[in-house]
Amino acid sequence: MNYEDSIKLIVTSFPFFKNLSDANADSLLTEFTVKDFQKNQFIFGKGDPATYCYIVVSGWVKLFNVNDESNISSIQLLSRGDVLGLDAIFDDGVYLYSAESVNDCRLLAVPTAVLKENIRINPVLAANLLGILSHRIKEMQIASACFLLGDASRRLSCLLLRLSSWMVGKGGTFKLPYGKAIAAEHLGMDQATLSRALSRLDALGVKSGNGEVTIDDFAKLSAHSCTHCPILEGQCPGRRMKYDPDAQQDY
Amino acid sequence: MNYEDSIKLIVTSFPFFKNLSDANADSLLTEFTVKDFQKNQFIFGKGDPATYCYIVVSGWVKLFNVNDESNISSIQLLSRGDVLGLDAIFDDGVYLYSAESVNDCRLLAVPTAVLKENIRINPVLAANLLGILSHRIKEMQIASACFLLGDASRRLSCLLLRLSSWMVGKGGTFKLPYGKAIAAEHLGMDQATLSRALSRLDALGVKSGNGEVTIDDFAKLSAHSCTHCPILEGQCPGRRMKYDPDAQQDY
DNA sequence: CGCACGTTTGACGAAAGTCAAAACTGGTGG
DNA sequence: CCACCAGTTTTGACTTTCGTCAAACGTGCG
Repeated sequence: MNYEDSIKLIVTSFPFFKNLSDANADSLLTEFTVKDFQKNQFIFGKGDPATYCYIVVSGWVKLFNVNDESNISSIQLLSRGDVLGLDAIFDDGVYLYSAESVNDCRLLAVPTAVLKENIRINPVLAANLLGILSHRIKEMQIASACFLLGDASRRLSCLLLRLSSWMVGKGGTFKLPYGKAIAAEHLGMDQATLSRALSRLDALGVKSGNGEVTIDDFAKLSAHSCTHCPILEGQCPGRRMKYDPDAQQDY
Repeated sequence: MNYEDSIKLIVTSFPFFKNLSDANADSLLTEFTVKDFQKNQFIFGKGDPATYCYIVVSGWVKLFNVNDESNISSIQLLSRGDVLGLDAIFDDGVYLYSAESVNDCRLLAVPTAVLKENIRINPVLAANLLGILSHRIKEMQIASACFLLGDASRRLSCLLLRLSSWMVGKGGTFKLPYGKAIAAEHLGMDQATLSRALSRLDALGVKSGNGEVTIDDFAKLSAHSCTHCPILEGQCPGRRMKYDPDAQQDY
């Protein structure tokens, strides 16, 4: 299998290509190009003309904004399958935020002109993009709910649960995909505050070290934060509360 | 002019109907129904099946979420031309938040089944919905930037500037479209905190009373909050800073 | 007049930001 | 193998802000 085919195999499983015919996917892919970035590399800047949007194939990308005092506010952290710059293609056609690689990562560059043209003639693609934007809105609602969770340890707990949402079983250890400084920035809190919050979570069975985090009991941690979260059950991947009202609750 | 025509005249200027042919708009409108709500009336609840989405014709609607401890977190306050429940029509088809009227208001109920069918066959409508969702994402980015503005007086200042974005001239007086309790909820702060923040803004030429707010100098207030905001210039309607670098800055 | 509602004020404590120093990490080269 | 370095993380002392509770104030209305 050649390089192009292996890329195709990966990306066609993304929401972007959902329900597209093979011929459609192929003809789109000929217009897209693969771009590799190293750690902490500039991808695009706020205000630049949005000639491309990107689909993350691997690695992590940070979307952020900078104000007059060069304070950074994090918009989103993206990984495999996520799309960046899609919202910029409407109206003005400039990026509303800056993007930078967090790790070494690989992106698929999609020319916005091609995209705009294809929306017109391909209702399946248009439906996919609607789905992607609506999913993005849900994520933002989750993020803003996380912001309002009260104290820092709850916000951190919420992030850890979402980062480990792919894990099965009672508990486990996983690697933080980015440094604590970026995590703190993403949670809108000081790095020192995050550090203190993390040590407070020790009492709830959360240990950390070496860029890894161990959670003894997802459900227990979930009870700490998700109880205070207003997001509808089943809508947040991080939530790990027991649903069964007859079940024994040990805590 | 009859009742239906007057409704049509209003709503066809909304983004939802942008670029639609007259015939298209007419055929859609026959499927939509006008619903009137009184103050503080229930519109739909989180988790309900999303059979309709709504377009606000007049008045204000509050989208919100409630957690286990019945704390309310505000998602959005909508007015004329805004669409609610649109993001619910993808995936599961349940509302992800609850909706309630803030004032007496009039909504246009759009059956989601009709909408889904028309997206398929009408690329102009699909493009309009993409634009609406992308606009919603921008608003959420502004809202979250507002949250991170530091202290409460800046957050309040940001809200006041956005509420008065339609006003021209150096300053002016406008009516708050909702009570201060709802404004505080929307800003994610305590009502008492809002009250104190408002009195601190007195020093910047902001007076309030009788549900009205007077801002002496939009640019001065803007300098207080927007300087710390990372949103791209021209993307936030509330921002009223002077752009001209040669201009005299009095403050 | 008194009642309900929305708003303001005061006193207090808890939480988080700030600044700065100390501790830890991994990688490099002697 | 160890010393050194830069980058990251933790800790400590201090200040500010905000939430909380509760009481007082004001306004409109029956």
